[in-house]
Amino acid sequence: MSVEIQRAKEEKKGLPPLPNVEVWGCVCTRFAPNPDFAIHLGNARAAILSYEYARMYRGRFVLRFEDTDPRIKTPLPEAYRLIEEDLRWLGISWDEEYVQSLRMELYYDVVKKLLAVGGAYVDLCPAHKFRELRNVGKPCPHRDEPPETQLERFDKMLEGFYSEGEAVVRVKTDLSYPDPAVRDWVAFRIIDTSKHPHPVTGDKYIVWPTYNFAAAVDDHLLGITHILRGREHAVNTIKQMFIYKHLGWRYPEVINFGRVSIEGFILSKSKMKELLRRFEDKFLGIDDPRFGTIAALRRRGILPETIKQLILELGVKSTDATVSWENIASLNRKIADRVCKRVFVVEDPVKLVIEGMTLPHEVTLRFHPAQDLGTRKYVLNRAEVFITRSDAHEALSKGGLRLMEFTNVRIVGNENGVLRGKAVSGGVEVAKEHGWGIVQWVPVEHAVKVVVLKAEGMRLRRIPCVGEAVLKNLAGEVVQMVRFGFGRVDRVERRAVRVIYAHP
RNA sequence: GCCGCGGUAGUAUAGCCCGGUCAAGUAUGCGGGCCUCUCGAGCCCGUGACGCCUAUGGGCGCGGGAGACCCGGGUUCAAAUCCCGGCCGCGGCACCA
Repeated sequence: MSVEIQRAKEEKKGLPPLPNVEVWGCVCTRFAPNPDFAIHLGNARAAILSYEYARMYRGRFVLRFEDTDPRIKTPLPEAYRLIEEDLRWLGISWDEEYVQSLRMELYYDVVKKLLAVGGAYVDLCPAHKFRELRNVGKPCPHRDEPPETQLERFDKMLEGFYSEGEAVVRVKTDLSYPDPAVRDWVAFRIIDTSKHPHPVTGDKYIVWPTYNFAAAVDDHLLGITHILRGREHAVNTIKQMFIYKHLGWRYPEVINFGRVSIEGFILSKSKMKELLRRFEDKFLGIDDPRFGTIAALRRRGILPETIKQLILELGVKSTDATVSWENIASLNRKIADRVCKRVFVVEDPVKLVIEGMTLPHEVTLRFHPAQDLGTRKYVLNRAEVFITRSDAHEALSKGGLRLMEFTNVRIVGNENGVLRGKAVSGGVEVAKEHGWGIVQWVPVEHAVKVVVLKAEGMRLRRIPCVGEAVLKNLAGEVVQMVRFGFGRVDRVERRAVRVIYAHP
């Protein structure tokens, strides 16, 4: 279904055109995550927008892992695959893939060029001393030493002559620039990888480019024409432009968009890491339903089309956006309602024994009333079903009810919490005439324990339920639990099924 | 503290760059109806930003006046849109990405 609808929506919304496409000839965009954690909705915004623009202009789209900090934002070995998986799930494919920690020699080449043309220098001042000078707009004594000295010192850095903190490479900028952060920023620093090994390259390198250097160089080397990234990168653009100026490169077009957050969700990577570290047993992992990671949204039954649609609606605005869960839920519901199987799950179950039914009785239920999603069949040797307590109460006062897609039942008794009923012939019309409720039900013989996990703010509530046996065959599927809500079958065990609740 | 961005309905946002088409769009929410076996789903209709009147259910905004997109001022025939000031909120200011 969604392809046509999606396309129609996109066309209607229409991403605004990219600036200066003519001067670049073709469009090339990139998504450049740090593989230190799974990606969240904010990252997905950059990924989806970049990918969509590349597609829109029939250009290239590049995936680049920015893993040049083995010490503070240490890459997570499994994150590389995790991110690829998330992107694929979102329907994103990429033409090229790069890992920065595998491109170190390239960065060394460029910085040597930069040192040779006097666009950078090796700074041997302690950090605090440099900061003092910088804050008053003064150059450090190493700034004006000749290129030969700089190159020599850089080689010494590579050889391990200096230890952490003793030497950095700085890019020459404008020392009078109003924002001190821009003044002669650090391009390379020494990281002792014998103490902080890099998951990809181990202790092979000790001189590491900073984000600003590696990203700036790669954007040029890979022919990136349009950069779409978060507003928090605004100063980085200014910093990076100095390299381009020194080397005579043309800086790509930049579009900064605002932050996205989801009301009531945790989106900060550091916060998620912290929570996982401190309360490991209280969380279900990187994709815990209280987190705003793509993996978490997937795990709780949000469909990729929903996320894509949401991001395209948000567009490229520079203002921050807080999307409400209600909004995501309604978007998701519209799509899921059409494509997901419907099953019966009963909360707070009450037994109902039906008399006057020929046994064994075979009942076939469709997974969807309008789409052909198949059926499931149950053979009843005992006419006993579970229904929800609140439905039982209502049936008691109205005298009967209809078991959806099965039979009408007149209530004849209520003993020790077990309802007794009599099967009444006829279809839905009969039930409607009586004003009886049409309810979901689960045959007692074919019931499995279902635990529904519902994220409520910071709490994760366990709702014990019973469900149809067929749930055991639906592992990983997003389902509609009729008159209960949408969710995804998270785990199937011999005696119980776990469902993560998405939304009503 | 220093740079930068923003403040539109209950909520989330569109529009602002290029002033009139905005008595302000969309989604959600809310109200009602329909319903193909979900009345906690779906579909349809209505309801929203200001003012006035009201028998409080709702009604009226045709011409003129007033009012209407944080507040106050200004420019203009005309401002949600441009300018100035204020208040509030957010982001950046790492040998992080």
